[in-house]
Amino acid sequence: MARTDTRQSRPSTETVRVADRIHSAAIRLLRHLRVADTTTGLSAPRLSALSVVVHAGQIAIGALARAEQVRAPTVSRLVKALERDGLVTRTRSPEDERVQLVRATARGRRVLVGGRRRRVGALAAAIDALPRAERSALSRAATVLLRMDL
Amino acid sequence: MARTDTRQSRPSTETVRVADRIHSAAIRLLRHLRVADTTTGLSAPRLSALSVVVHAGQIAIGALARAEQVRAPTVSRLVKALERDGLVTRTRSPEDERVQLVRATARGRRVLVGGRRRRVGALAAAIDALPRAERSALSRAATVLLRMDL
DNA sequence: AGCTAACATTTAGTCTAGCTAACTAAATAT
DNA sequence: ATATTTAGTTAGCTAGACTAAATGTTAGCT
Repeated sequence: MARTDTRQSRPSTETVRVADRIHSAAIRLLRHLRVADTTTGLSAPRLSALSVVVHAGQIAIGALARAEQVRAPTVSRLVKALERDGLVTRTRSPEDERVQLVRATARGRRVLVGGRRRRVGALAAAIDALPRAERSALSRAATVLLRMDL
Repeated sequence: MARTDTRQSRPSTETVRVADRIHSAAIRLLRHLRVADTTTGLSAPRLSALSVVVHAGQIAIGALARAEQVRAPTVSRLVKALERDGLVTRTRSPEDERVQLVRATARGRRVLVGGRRRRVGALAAAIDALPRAERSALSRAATVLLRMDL
Protein backbone atom coordinates (compact mmCIF):
# COMPACT_ATOMS: atom_id res chain seq x y z
CA MET A 1 0.00 0.00 0.00
CA ALA A 2 1.52 3.32 -1.05
CA ARG A 3 1.35 5.86 1.78
CA THR A 4 -1.84 7.69 2.75
CA ASP A 5 -4.26 8.61 0.03
CA THR A 6 -5.79 11.98 0.78
CA ARG A 7 -6.84 13.10 -2.71
CA GLN A 8 -10.43 14.20 -2.67
CA SER A 9 -10.92 12.95 -6.25
CA ARG A 10 -10.61 9.35 -5.17
CA PRO A 11 -12.01 7.57 -2.12
CA SER A 12 -9.45 6.51 0.45
CA THR A 13 -8.62 2.85 0.72
CA GLU A 14 -10.42 2.84 4.03
CA THR A 15 -13.59 4.14 2.37
CA VAL A 16 -13.29 1.54 -0.36
CA ARG A 17 -13.00 -1.10 2.33
CA VAL A 18 -16.19 0.10 3.98
CA ALA A 19 -17.96 0.18 0.62
CA ASP A 20 -16.85 -3.35 -0.08
CA ARG A 21 -18.15 -4.65 3.21
CA ILE A 22 -21.47 -2.85 2.87
CA HIS A 23 -21.79 -4.24 -0.63
CA SER A 24 -21.09 -7.78 0.52
CA ALA A 25 -23.46 -7.44 3.42
CA ALA A 26 -26.28 -6.22 1.18
CA ILE A 27 -25.78 -9.07 -1.28
CA ARG A 28 -25.66 -11.68 1.45
CA LEU A 29 -28.68 -10.22 3.17
CA LEU A 30 -30.93 -10.15 0.13
CA ARG A 31 -29.83 -13.56 -1.08
CA HIS A 32 -30.76 -15.15 2.22
CA LEU A 33 -34.06 -13.33 2.43
CA ARG A 34 -34.95 -14.25 -1.13
CA VAL A 35 -34.36 -17.90 -0.37
CA ALA A 36 -36.51 -17.51 2.71
CA ASP A 37 -39.41 -16.23 0.64
CA THR A 38 -40.24 -17.57 -2.81
CA THR A 39 -43.94 -17.54 -2.12
CA THR A 40 -45.09 -14.63 -4.26
CA GLY A 41 -44.67 -16.74 -7.40
CA LEU A 42 -43.92 -13.59 -9.39
CA SER A 43 -40.92 -13.09 -11.64
CA ALA A 44 -38.52 -10.29 -10.82
CA PRO A 45 -39.79 -7.92 -13.55
CA ARG A 46 -43.40 -8.44 -12.52
CA LEU A 47 -42.67 -7.99 -8.86
CA SER A 48 -40.70 -4.85 -9.59
CA ALA A 49 -43.47 -3.44 -11.77
CA LEU A 50 -46.08 -4.26 -9.15
CA SER A 51 -43.95 -2.58 -6.55
CA VAL A 52 -43.79 0.61 -8.58
CA VAL A 53 -47.54 0.55 -9.16
CA VAL A 54 -48.31 0.08 -5.47
CA HIS A 55 -45.87 2.77 -4.51
CA ALA A 56 -47.23 5.24 -7.04
CA GLY A 57 -50.89 4.58 -6.25
CA GLN A 58 -51.71 4.89 -9.92
CA ILE A 59 -49.42 5.25 -12.90
CA ALA A 60 -49.61 5.37 -16.70
CA ILE A 61 -48.08 2.63 -18.84
CA GLY A 62 -45.52 5.02 -20.31
CA ALA A 63 -44.42 6.31 -16.94
CA LEU A 64 -44.10 2.76 -15.69
CA ALA A 65 -41.96 1.90 -18.72
CA ARG A 66 -39.68 4.82 -17.95
CA ALA A 67 -39.48 3.87 -14.29
CA GLU A 68 -38.53 0.32 -15.18
CA GLN A 69 -36.25 1.40 -18.01
CA VAL A 70 -37.90 -0.75 -20.63
CA ARG A 71 -40.03 -0.05 -23.74
CA ALA A 72 -43.77 0.42 -23.70
CA PRO A 73 -44.66 -2.93 -25.33
CA THR A 74 -42.78 -4.77 -22.61
CA VAL A 75 -44.78 -3.02 -19.92
CA SER A 76 -47.96 -3.54 -21.85
CA ARG A 77 -47.37 -7.27 -21.67
CA LEU A 78 -46.29 -7.18 -18.02
CA VAL A 79 -49.41 -5.29 -17.03
CA LYS A 80 -51.57 -7.67 -19.01
CA ALA A 81 -50.10 -10.59 -17.04
CA LEU A 82 -50.55 -8.82 -13.72
CA GLU A 83 -54.11 -7.99 -14.69
CA ARG A 84 -54.80 -11.62 -15.62
CA ASP A 85 -53.56 -12.61 -12.16
CA GLY A 86 -55.87 -10.08 -10.55
CA LEU A 87 -53.05 -8.01 -9.10
CA VAL A 88 -53.74 -4.76 -10.96
CA THR A 89 -56.58 -3.09 -12.82
CA ARG A 90 -56.49 -0.44 -15.47
CA THR A 91 -58.77 2.43 -16.35
CA ARG A 92 -58.67 5.12 -18.99
CA SER A 93 -57.69 8.50 -17.68
CA PRO A 94 -60.66 10.88 -17.70
CA GLU A 95 -58.47 13.83 -18.69
CA ASP A 96 -56.62 12.08 -21.48
CA GLU A 97 -58.43 9.17 -23.04
CA ARG A 98 -55.21 7.78 -24.49
CA VAL A 99 -53.61 6.96 -21.20
CA GLN A 100 -54.21 3.76 -19.26
CA LEU A 101 -53.92 4.23 -15.54
CA VAL A 102 -52.71 1.14 -13.75
CA ARG A 103 -53.68 0.58 -10.14
CA ALA A 104 -53.00 -2.29 -7.76
CA THR A 105 -55.90 -4.34 -6.48
CA ALA A 106 -56.24 -5.22 -2.81
CA ARG A 107 -54.86 -8.62 -3.71
CA GLY A 108 -51.91 -7.02 -5.48
CA ARG A 109 -51.08 -5.01 -2.41
CA ARG A 110 -51.47 -8.07 -0.23
CA VAL A 111 -49.07 -10.10 -2.36
CA LEU A 112 -46.50 -7.34 -2.26
CA VAL A 113 -46.67 -6.48 1.40
CA GLY A 114 -47.08 -10.13 2.32
CA GLY A 115 -43.81 -11.03 0.67
CA ARG A 116 -42.16 -8.04 2.19
CA ARG A 117 -43.54 -8.87 5.60
CA ARG A 118 -42.16 -12.39 5.42
CA ARG A 119 -38.71 -11.21 4.36
CA VAL A 120 -38.59 -8.46 6.91
CA GLY A 121 -39.86 -10.89 9.53
CA ALA A 122 -36.97 -13.25 8.93
CA LEU A 123 -34.56 -10.37 9.18
CA ALA A 124 -36.20 -8.98 12.29
CA ALA A 125 -35.87 -12.32 14.02
CA ALA A 126 -32.14 -12.27 13.37
CA ILE A 127 -31.78 -8.66 14.48
CA ASP A 128 -33.78 -9.37 17.60
CA ALA A 129 -31.05 -11.71 18.77
CA LEU A 130 -28.44 -8.94 18.66
CA PRO A 131 -27.34 -6.87 21.64
CA ARG A 132 -28.91 -3.44 21.91
CA ALA A 133 -25.79 -1.58 20.79
CA GLU A 134 -25.59 -3.50 17.55
CA ARG A 135 -29.26 -3.00 16.82
CA SER A 136 -28.85 0.73 17.10
CA ALA A 137 -25.76 0.59 14.89
CA LEU A 138 -27.94 -0.97 12.24
CA SER A 139 -30.59 1.64 12.78
CA ARG A 140 -28.12 4.48 12.29
CA ALA A 141 -26.65 2.86 9.19
CA ALA A 142 -30.09 2.43 7.68
CA THR A 143 -30.75 6.11 8.19
CA VAL A 144 -27.52 7.02 6.45
CA LEU A 145 -28.03 4.62 3.55
CA LEU A 146 -31.58 5.71 2.92
CA ARG A 147 -30.53 9.34 2.84
CA MET A 148 -27.62 8.76 0.43
CA ASP A 149 -28.25 9.90 -3.11
CA LEU A 150 -25.97 7.38 -4.83
CA MET B 1 -50.97 -0.53 18.50
CA ALA B 2 -51.74 -2.85 21.44
CA ARG B 3 -49.46 -1.97 24.39
CA THR B 4 -45.82 -2.93 24.59
CA ASP B 5 -44.75 -6.22 23.05
CA THR B 6 -42.12 -7.74 25.26
CA ARG B 7 -42.47 -11.41 24.34
CA GLN B 8 -39.12 -12.83 23.45
CA SER B 9 -40.72 -15.11 20.85
CA ARG B 10 -41.53 -12.18 18.59
CA PRO B 11 -39.36 -9.19 17.65
CA SER B 12 -40.44 -5.87 19.09
CA THR B 13 -42.05 -3.38 16.78
CA GLU B 14 -38.92 -1.32 17.06
CA THR B 15 -36.81 -4.22 15.82
CA VAL B 16 -39.20 -4.82 12.96
CA ARG B 17 -38.86 -1.17 12.05
CA VAL B 18 -35.08 -1.43 11.94
CA ALA B 19 -35.32 -4.62 9.86
CA ASP B 20 -37.64 -2.89 7.46
CA ARG B 21 -35.29 0.02 6.96
CA ILE B 22 -32.23 -2.19 6.51
CA HIS B 23 -34.19 -4.24 4.01
CA SER B 24 -35.22 -1.17 2.03
CA ALA B 25 -31.72 0.23 2.13
CA ALA B 26 -30.22 -3.01 0.81
CA ILE B 27 -32.72 -3.21 -2.04
CA ARG B 28 -32.19 0.39 -3.01
CA LEU B 29 -28.44 0.07 -2.80
CA LEU B 30 -28.14 -2.99 -5.01
CA ARG B 31 -30.63 -1.71 -7.53
CA HIS B 32 -28.70 1.49 -8.02
CA LEU B 33 -25.37 -0.27 -8.22
CA ARG B 34 -26.68 -2.80 -10.71
CA VAL B 35 -27.93 -0.01 -12.95
CA ALA B 36 -24.57 1.70 -12.60
CA ASP B 37 -22.80 -1.38 -13.88
CA THR B 38 -24.22 -3.36 -16.78
CA THR B 39 -20.81 -3.88 -18.29
CA THR B 40 -20.32 -7.57 -17.57
CA GLY B 41 -22.83 -8.41 -20.29
CA LEU B 42 -23.88 -11.49 -18.36
CA SER B 43 -27.42 -12.43 -17.45
CA ALA B 44 -28.29 -12.79 -13.78
CA PRO B 45 -28.26 -16.60 -13.79
CA ARG B 46 -24.89 -16.72 -15.55
CA LEU B 47 -23.36 -14.16 -13.28
CA SER B 48 -24.68 -15.99 -10.25
CA ALA B 49 -23.34 -19.30 -11.49
CA LEU B 50 -19.96 -17.79 -12.30
CA SER B 51 -19.86 -16.29 -8.86
CA VAL B 52 -20.43 -19.67 -7.24
CA VAL B 53 -17.77 -21.26 -9.42
CA VAL B 54 -15.21 -18.61 -8.58
CA HIS B 55 -16.04 -18.81 -4.91
CA ALA B 56 -15.83 -22.60 -4.83
CA GLY B 57 -12.64 -22.85 -6.85
CA GLN B 58 -13.97 -25.92 -8.59
CA ILE B 59 -17.37 -27.51 -8.47
CA ALA B 60 -19.32 -30.33 -10.12
CA ILE B 61 -22.32 -29.62 -12.34
CA GLY B 62 -24.68 -31.33 -9.93
CA ALA B 63 -23.39 -29.45 -6.93
CA LEU B 64 -23.71 -26.22 -8.86
CA ALA B 65 -27.28 -27.11 -9.76
CA ARG B 66 -28.06 -27.68 -6.10
CA ALA B 67 -26.39 -24.43 -5.11
CA GLU B 68 -28.41 -22.50 -7.71
CA GLN B 69 -31.58 -24.45 -6.97
CA VAL B 70 -32.18 -25.47 -10.58
CA ARG B 71 -32.02 -28.76 -12.50
CA ALA B 72 -28.90 -30.26 -13.94
CA PRO B 73 -29.78 -29.56 -17.60
CA THR B 74 -30.13 -25.88 -16.81
CA VAL B 75 -26.67 -25.75 -15.34
CA SER B 76 -25.31 -27.84 -18.16
CA ARG B 77 -26.45 -25.13 -20.57
CA LEU B 78 -25.29 -22.28 -18.37
CA VAL B 79 -21.85 -23.81 -18.12
CA LYS B 80 -21.75 -24.41 -21.86
CA ALA B 81 -22.47 -20.72 -22.44
CA LEU B 82 -19.87 -19.62 -19.91
CA GLU B 83 -17.39 -22.00 -21.49
CA ARG B 84 -18.11 -20.59 -24.95
CA ASP B 85 -17.38 -17.13 -23.58
CA GLY B 86 -14.10 -18.33 -22.15
CA LEU B 87 -15.12 -17.68 -18.55
CA VAL B 88 -14.93 -21.24 -17.27
CA THR B 89 -13.37 -24.54 -18.26
CA ARG B 90 -14.38 -28.05 -17.37
CA THR B 91 -12.43 -31.19 -16.75
CA ARG B 92 -13.45 -34.69 -15.78
CA SER B 93 -12.74 -35.51 -12.21
CA PRO B 94 -9.84 -37.96 -11.94
CA GLU B 95 -11.50 -39.79 -9.05
CA ASP B 96 -14.91 -40.07 -10.63
CA GLU B 97 -14.99 -39.97 -14.40
CA ARG B 98 -18.68 -39.15 -14.42
CA VAL B 99 -18.34 -35.74 -12.87
CA GLN B 100 -17.44 -32.60 -14.73
CA LEU B 101 -15.47 -30.18 -12.62
CA VAL B 102 -16.09 -26.58 -13.55
CA ARG B 103 -13.41 -24.02 -12.89
CA ALA B 104 -13.23 -20.30 -13.65
CA THR B 105 -10.61 -19.06 -16.09
CA ALA B 106 -8.48 -16.02 -15.33
CA ARG B 107 -10.81 -14.08 -17.60
CA GLY B 108 -13.83 -15.36 -15.70
CA ARG B 109 -12.36 -14.16 -12.45
CA ARG B 110 -11.48 -10.83 -14.02
CA VAL B 111 -15.03 -10.31 -15.28
CA LEU B 112 -16.43 -11.07 -11.86
CA VAL B 113 -14.07 -9.00 -9.77
CA GLY B 114 -14.08 -6.24 -12.39
CA GLY B 115 -17.84 -5.86 -12.10
CA ARG B 116 -17.57 -5.97 -8.37
CA ARG B 117 -14.81 -3.39 -8.39
CA ARG B 118 -16.91 -1.00 -10.47
CA ARG B 119 -19.94 -1.39 -8.23
CA VAL B 120 -17.93 -0.99 -5.09
CA GLY B 121 -16.21 2.01 -6.65
CA ALA B 122 -19.53 3.73 -7.28
CA LEU B 123 -20.57 3.06 -3.72
CA ALA B 124 -17.24 4.20 -2.32
CA ALA B 125 -17.58 7.51 -4.15
CA ALA B 126 -20.93 8.07 -2.47
CA ILE B 127 -19.64 7.05 0.94
CA ASP B 128 -16.64 9.29 0.52
CA ALA B 129 -18.93 12.30 0.47
CA LEU B 130 -20.31 11.47 3.92
CA PRO B 131 -19.10 12.98 7.16
CA ARG B 132 -16.69 10.84 9.15
CA ALA B 133 -19.26 9.87 11.79
CA GLU B 134 -21.60 8.45 9.20
CA ARG B 135 -18.86 6.53 7.49
CA SER B 136 -17.97 4.80 10.72
CA ALA B 137 -21.64 4.07 11.37
CA LEU B 138 -21.69 2.21 8.08
CA SER B 139 -18.51 0.41 8.98
CA ARG B 140 -19.91 -0.80 12.28
CA ALA B 141 -23.17 -1.89 10.63
CA ALA B 142 -21.27 -3.86 8.00
CA THR B 143 -19.40 -5.69 10.72
CA VAL B 144 -22.64 -6.60 12.45
CA LEU B 145 -24.40 -7.68 9.27
CA LEU B 146 -21.53 -9.83 8.08
CA ARG B 147 -21.37 -11.58 11.42
CA MET B 148 -25.10 -12.28 11.56
CA ASP B 149 -26.07 -15.85 10.80
CA LEU B 150 -29.49 -15.10 9.34
C1' DA C 1 -20.47 -60.71 -15.22
C1' DG C 2 -24.57 -58.29 -14.42
C1' DC C 3 -27.47 -54.91 -11.89
C1' DT C 4 -28.42 -50.58 -10.08
C1' DA C 5 -27.45 -45.95 -8.89
C1' DA C 6 -25.43 -41.54 -9.96
C1' DC C 7 -23.72 -37.77 -13.16
C1' DA C 8 -24.25 -35.38 -17.03
C1' DT C 9 -26.13 -34.44 -21.65
C1' DT C 10 -29.52 -34.29 -25.33
C1' DT C 11 -34.10 -33.72 -26.91
C1' DA C 12 -38.35 -31.52 -27.12
C1' DG C 13 -41.24 -28.29 -25.54
C1' DT C 14 -42.93 -24.19 -22.56
C1' DC C 15 -42.66 -19.59 -20.76
C1' DT C 16 -40.83 -15.02 -19.96
C1' DA C 17 -38.88 -10.87 -21.44
C1' DG C 18 -36.79 -7.91 -24.28
C1' DC C 19 -36.77 -5.49 -28.96
C1' DT C 20 -38.57 -3.06 -33.50
C1' DA C 21 -42.12 -2.00 -36.72
C1' DA C 22 -46.68 -1.11 -37.81
C1' DC C 23 -50.98 -0.03 -36.24
C1' DT C 24 -55.27 2.55 -33.78
C1' DA C 25 -56.97 6.25 -31.25
C1' DA C 26 -56.82 10.58 -28.95
C1' DA C 27 -54.85 15.15 -28.31
C1' DT C 28 -52.76 19.14 -30.16
C1' DA C 29 -50.87 22.29 -33.45
C1' DT C 30 -51.14 24.63 -38.00
C1' DA D 1 -59.68 20.51 -41.86
C1' DT D 2 -55.52 18.65 -41.95
C1' DA D 3 -51.28 17.21 -40.12
C1' DT D 4 -48.43 15.96 -36.35
C1' DT D 5 -47.47 14.14 -31.96
C1' DT D 6 -48.37 11.12 -28.13
C1' DA D 7 -50.10 6.75 -25.70
C1' DG D 8 -50.76 2.30 -26.07
C1' DT D 9 -51.42 -2.26 -28.41
C1' DT D 10 -50.43 -5.95 -31.62
C1' DA D 11 -47.46 -8.84 -34.31
C1' DG D 12 -43.32 -10.98 -35.12
C1' DC D 13 -38.79 -11.81 -33.84
C1' DT D 14 -34.67 -13.24 -30.71
C1' DA D 15 -32.59 -14.96 -26.66
C1' DG D 16 -32.61 -17.14 -22.41
C1' DA D 17 -34.10 -20.11 -18.64
C1' DC D 18 -36.57 -23.75 -17.14
C1' DT D 19 -38.62 -28.55 -17.15
C1' DA D 20 -39.38 -33.73 -17.86
C1' DA D 21 -38.02 -37.64 -20.24
C1' DA D 22 -34.74 -40.39 -22.63
C1' DT D 23 -29.90 -41.58 -23.26
C1' DG D 24 -25.02 -42.50 -22.59
C1' DT D 25 -21.34 -43.34 -19.22
C1' DT D 26 -19.16 -44.51 -15.18
C1' DA D 27 -19.14 -46.40 -10.35
C1' DG D 28 -20.04 -49.61 -7.08
C1' DC D 29 -22.26 -53.76 -5.54
C1' DT D 30 -23.14 -58.68 -5.11
